[in-house]
Amino acid sequence: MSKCGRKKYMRTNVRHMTMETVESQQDRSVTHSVAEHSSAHMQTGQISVPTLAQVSVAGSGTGRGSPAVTLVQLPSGQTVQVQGVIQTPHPSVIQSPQIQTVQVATIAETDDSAESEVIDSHKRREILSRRPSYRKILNELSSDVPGIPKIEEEKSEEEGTPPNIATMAVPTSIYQTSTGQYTATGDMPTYQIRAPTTALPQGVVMAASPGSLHSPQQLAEEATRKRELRLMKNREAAKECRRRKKEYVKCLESRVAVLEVQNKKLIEELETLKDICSPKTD
DNA sequence: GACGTTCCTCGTCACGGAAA
DNA sequence: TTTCCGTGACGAGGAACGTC
Repeated sequence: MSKCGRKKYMRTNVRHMTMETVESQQDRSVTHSVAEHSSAHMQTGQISVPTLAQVSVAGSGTGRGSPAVTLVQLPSGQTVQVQGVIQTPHPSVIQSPQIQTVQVATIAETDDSAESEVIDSHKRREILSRRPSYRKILNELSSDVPGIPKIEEEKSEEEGTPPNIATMAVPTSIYQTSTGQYTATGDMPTYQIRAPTTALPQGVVMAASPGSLHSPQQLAEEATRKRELRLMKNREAAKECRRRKKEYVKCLESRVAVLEVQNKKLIEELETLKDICSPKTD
């Protein structure tokens, strides 16, 4: 059944280190790639801007749903209000909650080295643990931006496996949950999962209540059964989590694409304004 | 074909937060 | 307080690829 039926050693000792290093590295890499992606274009814009005109975005126009108003300062000192091409600016990817978390973590890391060594690991874990789930992040984004689909509670049909039915061996005993049917069939007991375990309500009713168990053997069986159930649920949860993560990454990538288009349009708009405002040489 | 490397997927564990 | 859920981390296995 499991190809990883091993015990994890020294996990707790290593964890504090890996939590803050690997995770922040991962997050940084995401941030980095996204930021890099758009900053490349931003820089091309910034290079051309200072020589000719100062561009600033008016504070009143940056709110969601209201058109962005760009103040372009002309060489003559004259300021022109320009309504941007992008009517409803999308919230930046960099503003998403998990990025803020990374920023905090980064600050903590780049602080005074001696001080950072004595930073309480609990506090750092706290900082990192504030990272919301992918579902929350994406749903927040989707509430801001209509184009972004929400992550469904139920597993989507994209996986092609019609009803989510899995069959696998499980310790002997018959029990049934609200979403999964378990059947014991002698040597090869199987169960069927008809819905993702995320849909399982908390406190799933077990067939044999602990109070009815007396002998150590029964207790051991119950413990084994609970463990198998937990493993099965966690397995499904991990799958679901990975699916959401993929969806989240896809969402970020699509937003990068959108922002790149926006950036390109803004650069073109700026070029047009430059052409309009630049003094004729002939 | 053998091998090494890289990348991806999966199951499991550990942990924190939310819910009961 | 206990239980459950969501997710990062870890290691194993396998596929894909390049090199010899």
